[in-house]
Amino acid sequence: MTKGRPRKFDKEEALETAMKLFWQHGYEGVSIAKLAEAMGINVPSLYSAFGNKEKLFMAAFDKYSLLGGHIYIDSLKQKTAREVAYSILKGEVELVTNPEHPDGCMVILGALVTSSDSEHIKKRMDEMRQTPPKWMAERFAQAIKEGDLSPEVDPKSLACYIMTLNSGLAVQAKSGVGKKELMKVVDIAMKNWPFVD
Amino acid sequence: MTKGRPRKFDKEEALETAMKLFWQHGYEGVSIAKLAEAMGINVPSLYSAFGNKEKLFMAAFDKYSLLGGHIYIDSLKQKTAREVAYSILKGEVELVTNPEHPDGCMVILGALVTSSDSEHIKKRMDEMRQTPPKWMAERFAQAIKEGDLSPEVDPKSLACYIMTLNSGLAVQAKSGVGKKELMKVVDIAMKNWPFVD
DNA sequence: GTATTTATTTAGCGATCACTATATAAATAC
DNA sequence: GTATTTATATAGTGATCGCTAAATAAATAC
Repeated sequence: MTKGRPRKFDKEEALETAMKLFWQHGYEGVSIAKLAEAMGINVPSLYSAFGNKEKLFMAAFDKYSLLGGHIYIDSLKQKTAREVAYSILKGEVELVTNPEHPDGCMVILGALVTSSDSEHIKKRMDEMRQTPPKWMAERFAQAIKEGDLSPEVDPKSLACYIMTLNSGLAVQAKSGVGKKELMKVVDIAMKNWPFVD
Repeated sequence: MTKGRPRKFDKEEALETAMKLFWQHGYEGVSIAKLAEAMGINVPSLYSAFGNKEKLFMAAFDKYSLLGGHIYIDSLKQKTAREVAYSILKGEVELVTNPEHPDGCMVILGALVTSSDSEHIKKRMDEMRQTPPKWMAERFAQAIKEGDLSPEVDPKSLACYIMTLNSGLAVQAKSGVGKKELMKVVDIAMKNWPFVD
């Protein structure tokens, strides 16, 4: 064991709790006091382990992004653009309606609307949201080369379209719309996937 | 003039200011002090004119819903389901990227993610968001009767799909995506509108 | 054993939260 | 004029915000 008094609590477990609270209430919607209580520790222990509220949020977000990122990493391996899109949308529905987590999506809802004090965090999240569309645009460009996507399609716009649907699915789930209905939405979106020449 | 000292400020003008602040920062993201300062009045005047923060928010929301509601009222008059959908999506893009207002959509972003203290407001907004899909579902059912929409389509699901796109467009605009890109998203969504028999 | 290091606890910092008590100012009613 | 009514301005309520100083507890190093 390392020098000094050992930590009483499991840091990853505590971080998981913080992640879920930020996921549900957003960065500004949960206080340090509430976080510490839910994590089963007192406030100074929270600060000594995680620095401050912003760093705790970012650490929780890193944990979240392992979940959220897998949707894209797995889906982009699909053989055709159509299968990629369907896999992403289906994965998003499963994520945003999974009863083991809060409804919605942390990267979309965690700091979308904030007070002036937290615009810094909002901008960080805005930037994070730009990565998946970039990945998708690259994948769709490849699909055009491989012939399973019409060359008339702009890969960037198609990626933005999928991201728009994903964002909408997160909002709908947060509003209380269930998995069944959202899967029907995905079915409609995929009906006559119109981009194969 | 009525009895008593007359109000120094224009109530509708002050409400317009409050609406924009709530629109940009959400219910919990702006304080009474900030609101009063921006409205050019002091705090007790705000309370005597509007009651409390929740009532002020709801009054601001009523003002907003005149803007947001017109999109649907106007669009539902279009002749075919396809034109209705296009008009709604185009109207949403214009609303959420209008430089005269904050980015995004107040009914979607105003209280989507809140602390436990404001779950009451969140639920009220969740309910408000259910009205447009109901209108759309009725209109799409009518379109099926009139023959410009396939009878295989579930009007409710199609309405939920359009609402999902609308929500996504609001999130994208709030994230900094511009009008041009969002109009391309709408174009993709409308490409080969797949629901005419 | 003592010294050092780190985590915990209690208690409290100044700032801001939504909201209001009190006094004063400005209008009408008579 | 006086009485009444309503809006204003000043100041301040208790509660909570993010965060921390100080003391104590529990481990290792030697």
